Amino acid sequence: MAPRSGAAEGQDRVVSTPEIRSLTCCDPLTEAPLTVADAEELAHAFRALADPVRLRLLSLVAAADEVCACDLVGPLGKSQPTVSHHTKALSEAGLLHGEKRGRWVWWRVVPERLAALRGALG
Amino acid sequence: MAPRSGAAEGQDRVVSTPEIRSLTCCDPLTEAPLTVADAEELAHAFRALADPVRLRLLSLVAAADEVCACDLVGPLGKSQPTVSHHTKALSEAGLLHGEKRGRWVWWRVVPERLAALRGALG
DNA sequence: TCGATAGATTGATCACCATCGATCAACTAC
DNA sequence: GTAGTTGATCGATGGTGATCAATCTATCGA
Repeated sequence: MAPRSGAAEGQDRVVSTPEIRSLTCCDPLTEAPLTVADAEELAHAFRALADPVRLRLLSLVAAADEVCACDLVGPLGKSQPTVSHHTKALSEAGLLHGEKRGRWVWWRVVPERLAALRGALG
Repeated sequence: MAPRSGAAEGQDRVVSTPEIRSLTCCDPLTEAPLTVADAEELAHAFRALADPVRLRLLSLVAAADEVCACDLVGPLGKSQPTVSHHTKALSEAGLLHGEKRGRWVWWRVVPERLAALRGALG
């Protein structure tokens, strides 16, 4: 099932959305009232964290540093299309970053994005 | 519109849900894979932050330390039932704490809860 | 007691999203 | 080439939530 990590058979290719939004968004919401634009940007990010399956997916990837997508379906207990749907959501929120190597996609967390959300909480 | 803060005409009464869940939940998701229960608990909290109106409401209260509910309808540009719906959601998530004094309800943020969510993000 | 106000609740509506089966595109191995 | 595998996409479905008008309860002033 799980190929070895780090193997690069083909040319590497980034598959996560480049994300137009800035990685670090918004001053701490405890300091000054958020603008409507900042609130929508932040809400989009937190919506990605508002699902238990996505939170477990994120922690699985974070704990293992790098995880093949093929190794997520089993532990999460969800169908392959559902897992693909969630990786896409986390990637579009800037929280995950995927790289396709040969047949497999490898996922990593984006620690700067997590830090930015921590910062927005105060 | 806005009565003075701190005035205590009647007997104070807590209106926010006592919250059965613990205020501080879950180890950092970057350290070990979340359990299903912890993931659901965390997702519930982040769902409360996944709405731009609630984020602006939260930052309005945080910036002013204490805010009368009657002073939220105007700045948020939403109807009174909608604002009440959002304060209830934030209160049930443990992020806001309300106190009824006479005719008015005064809202405060719960900084420990914000800190707990920061901690869960790493 | 009566009228006015603050805020919660109800009911209805509309939009979004989590989920999965089926399918498609890309890649590997034979 | 063909067959098998990986992962994304499509279409359908069921559930959840954001919103507001109407209503209800509690409180205050006259």
